[in-house]
Amino acid sequence: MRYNFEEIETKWQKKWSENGTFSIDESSEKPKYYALEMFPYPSGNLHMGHVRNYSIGDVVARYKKMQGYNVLHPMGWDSFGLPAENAAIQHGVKPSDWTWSNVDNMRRQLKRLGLSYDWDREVATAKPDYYKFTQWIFLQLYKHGLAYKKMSYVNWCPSCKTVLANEQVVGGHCDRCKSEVVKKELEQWFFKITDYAQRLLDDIDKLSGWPDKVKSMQSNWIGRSEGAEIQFKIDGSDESLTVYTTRPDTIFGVSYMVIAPEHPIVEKLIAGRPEEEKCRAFINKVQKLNEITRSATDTEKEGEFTGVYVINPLNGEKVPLYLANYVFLDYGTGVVMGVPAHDQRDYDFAKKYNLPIRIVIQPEGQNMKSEDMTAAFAAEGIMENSGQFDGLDNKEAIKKITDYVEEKGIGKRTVNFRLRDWLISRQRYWGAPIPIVYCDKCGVVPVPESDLPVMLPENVKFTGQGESPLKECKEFVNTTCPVCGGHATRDVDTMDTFVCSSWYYLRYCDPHNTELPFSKEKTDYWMNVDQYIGGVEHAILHLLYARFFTKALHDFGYVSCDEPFENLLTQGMVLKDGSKMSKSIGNVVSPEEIVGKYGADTARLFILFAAPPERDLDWNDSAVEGSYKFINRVWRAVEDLKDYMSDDKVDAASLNADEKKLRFAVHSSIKKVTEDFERFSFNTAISSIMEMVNALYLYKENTDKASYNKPLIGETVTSLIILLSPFVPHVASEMWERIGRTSDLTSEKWLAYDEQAIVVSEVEIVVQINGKIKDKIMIAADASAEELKTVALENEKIKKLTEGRQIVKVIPVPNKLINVVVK
RNA sequence: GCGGGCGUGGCGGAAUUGGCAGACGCGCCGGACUUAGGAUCCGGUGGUUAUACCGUGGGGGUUCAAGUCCCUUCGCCCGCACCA
Repeated sequence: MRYNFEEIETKWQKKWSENGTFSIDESSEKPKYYALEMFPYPSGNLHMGHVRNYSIGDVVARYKKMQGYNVLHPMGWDSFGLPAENAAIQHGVKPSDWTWSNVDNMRRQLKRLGLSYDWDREVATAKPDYYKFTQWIFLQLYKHGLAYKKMSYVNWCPSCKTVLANEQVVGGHCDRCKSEVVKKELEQWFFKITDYAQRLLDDIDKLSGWPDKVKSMQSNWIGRSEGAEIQFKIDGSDESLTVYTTRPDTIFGVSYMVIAPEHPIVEKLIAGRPEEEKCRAFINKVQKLNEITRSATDTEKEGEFTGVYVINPLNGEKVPLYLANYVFLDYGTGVVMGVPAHDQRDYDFAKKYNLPIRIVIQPEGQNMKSEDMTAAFAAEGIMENSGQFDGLDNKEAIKKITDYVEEKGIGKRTVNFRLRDWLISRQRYWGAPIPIVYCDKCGVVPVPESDLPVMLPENVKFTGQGESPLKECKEFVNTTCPVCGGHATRDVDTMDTFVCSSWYYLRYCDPHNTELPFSKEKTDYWMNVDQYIGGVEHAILHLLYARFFTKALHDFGYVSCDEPFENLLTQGMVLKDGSKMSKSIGNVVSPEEIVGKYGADTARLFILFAAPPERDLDWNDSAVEGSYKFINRVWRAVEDLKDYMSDDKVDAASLNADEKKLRFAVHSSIKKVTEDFERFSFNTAISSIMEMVNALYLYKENTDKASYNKPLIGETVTSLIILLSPFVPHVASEMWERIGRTSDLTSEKWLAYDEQAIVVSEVEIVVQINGKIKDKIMIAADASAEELKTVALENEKIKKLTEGRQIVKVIPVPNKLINVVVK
C-alpha cells in the first residue's frame, strides 16, 4: 500500500493557501521569530540548491511556529540582473516579460514544495514599488556623503560591457561570464563602504551566531593592516614621497625605492630626464599587462630606474627610485621601500637589478651573511646595522622606530584596509536607475524624493552593441532640472543588483508601505533576522553589503539594529557523483522530476536526511527511494493503528515490558528531535524518528491486536505525526486528519517529553580492564559508585582476568562504565 | 604564502561534555509471505589467521580511558593573495 502523494500534497497546499495558514498577525502576543532564506534570482527554474535552502528554512519556520512563536517567513525575487537583458538580446523578449514569466514559474515550483511562506509579503526588486526605495536609499547615502562619483580605473568586463565591483572579479575574470576583466578609466558612482571598514571588522565579534569561516572570510576581505607612513625626501627637490610599510623595523635595510608606474607623480619625476624614454616604454608595457598576469605571484618582478634618488630619513642614505610592476597604486601610498634582506619580493627584485642586500635583523644567536642568503629572512630577530636601534628585538624596534619617526614629524602610524569603496554603477538596462540628473547650470542634482521612482522605460532597443540601451532612450535621458527647471540629462547607469538585495530583509517587515521603504515600528518588531540561511558563496559580497546598509541606515536613524542577521547558517552544495550539478557535466537532477516521481515530502525528507545542512550533499537516487519508503512505512503503520487509538492518558504505572519499550522510544525521540532542532541537526532528528517507527513496528510484531494498549498507541501515533510534520507537512497533515483530528496541525503545540518515560530502572554497564572492554553487566540505574565497584570486582570474568595481578585502582563512571586498572 | 575547514565500514553519515566507535539510512546477504517480487515484514552486515586481536589519513604524546585534547606529518576542499 502506498499513499497518493500527488492528491494529498495538492489538497493541503490548497487548504493552507485558502485558510491563510501562514499569514501573519502582527498584533500577536507571541514572541516573534524571523526566519529568512536568501531570495532567488529568477533564472527560470528551481534547482536542488534552492530546494535544499528552502527546505531547511521551512523546517525551521514550521518548528518555531509550533513552538509558539509568531513567525515571519517571507519569500521574494532578486529580479534585476544581466541574464534578463541577455535574453532580450538573444531572443528578443523584453527583460521584464522574461523575468516575470520566470518568477511565475518558480513561484509555482516553490508552492509545489509546500513551503510555509506568507505570500502576501512577496517582494520583487525589479518592481517600481520596490526600486523606488532602492533609489530612496541611494539618496540618503548621497545626502550623508556616502555615495559619490569619481573617475577611476575600474574593472571592465568587455563581454558584459559593464564595470564590475572588486567583489565580482574572481581571479581576474568576470564572476558572471568568466571573460577576462580589463582596466578602464571611467566616471562612476561609489558607496563609501570604507568609512565603515573598522566597524564592519570590529562588529564581526558580535556575530556569535555566524560560522567562523564566514567571519574569517569577511575579516580577510576587509584586510586591516597596521603600519606607518614615512616620508622620503626626493634628492634635489623639496618634495618627498610617502611610503606605507608594516615593517618600519627594516628601514635601515632600504636599498632602493619602488613606485607604481601609474602613480600621478611619475610623469613629473621623469620629465626631461635621460631615463624618460625607457620609463615611458616600461609604463606602457605594464599597462598592457592584464590584471591576472600583473597580480600573479609568479610574474617576474620587473622595474625601471627613474633617474631619481630619495633620501632615507633614518640614515640619510641616497637610494635609487624604480618603477616596478609589483607595486599597486590602489593600496597604501603606491610607493614601497625596498628591503631585499627581509622581503622576498624585494629580494627577487634586488637580485635581478644588482641592488645591495643589507641585513638589519639577525635571527637570534646567528650571524647570517648577506652573501650566503638564498632567500629573504622575514622572521623575527635582533636588530643590527640600525644605528641607535641595534640590539633591540625587532618587534620592539617597530614601536621605537615609529615613535622616532612621529617625533621627528616625518611619518605617522596608519591603518590600511584592503577593502575598497563599492562601485555601484552598471552600464546596463535591467537595474534600478540611479536617481541623479545632470543640469547644464546646476551640475549634479539628486532627484527629489517626491519624484521617485525614476521609472525604467519600456521602449528601449537591445542590440548587444555599444553602451547601455538607456543611453539611446531619448525620453529617459532628457529631463528637466528639479532645481532650476532648465534642461538636464539623467544618469544612464543603473545600480548593481547587490544594492537591491542589501535591504530586502527590511522590506519584508513592511512590504506594502508606500511612503517609506519600511517603518521603524515594523523593523523594531521584526528585526533582527533570527535565522538567515543561504549559500556560502555570499559570505563576502551580499553579507558584507547588507551589514554595511544596516549600519548606515542605523546611523541615519531609520533602524534600531546595527547588524541584520543574528544567526547565519551556510548550507553546503548539492552534488551528484562528487561534483556540482551542472548542465555541462550532465549530472543535473531537476526538482520537478523528483517531486513528480516521489512528491514534495520525499524530496524534502531526503535532502534533510542525507547530510547535515552545512555540509555538501551527494545526491543518491536509491537513498531518495529509501526516504519515500520510510514515509510509506509510517503511512501503513498509521493506517493499521488508527482504529486502535484512544485519547485517554497513558497509565504509565501499568505498562508491560513491550509497552514500556515503545513509550521509551517515543519520549526519547521527542527529546532527541527537540534537541536536534536547536542545533539544526535534522539528519539525526530524522534518524531518531526512524528508530521510533522501528520500535512501533516491533511492538506491533510482538503484540496481538486484541491486546493493543490504545492510549499508548494514541500517544505514539499523534507524537509521530507531530514530530514528522515540519519535515513532511503534507502527508503529516493528511494522517492527522485520518486519525480523526480536526485541528490545524501546523499550529499544533510542539511536544514535551515525559521525564518518567525515559527513566530506566536498569542500565548496561561496561566493565573494562585498563580501558579495554571485558564484559557488560546490567545494574540498577541508581547504583552508587561504590556499588558499581563492588559489582565489577565480584564479576566472574574480571576475577579471572585479574587473578594474580595487582589492582591499582578502580574508576567507576555511573550509568556508563567501570574501569579496573591493573599492573 | 595567509586564513578557514575536512579526513570514521562498500556508500551517505552518527558518536552534543574525553567514557561501549560505526546510531539511522543506502547497498549487499539471508528468511517469511507470494503465481511472482524491483512490494511488504523479520533478521544479518567494520576487518582478521576469530574464546582473541586490530581498527576513526600517518607518527608521537597526555590520560585509568582519545574519533574527541596536545605536538608533528600527509592528503583533500574553500576563501584571500606580488597588499608592502
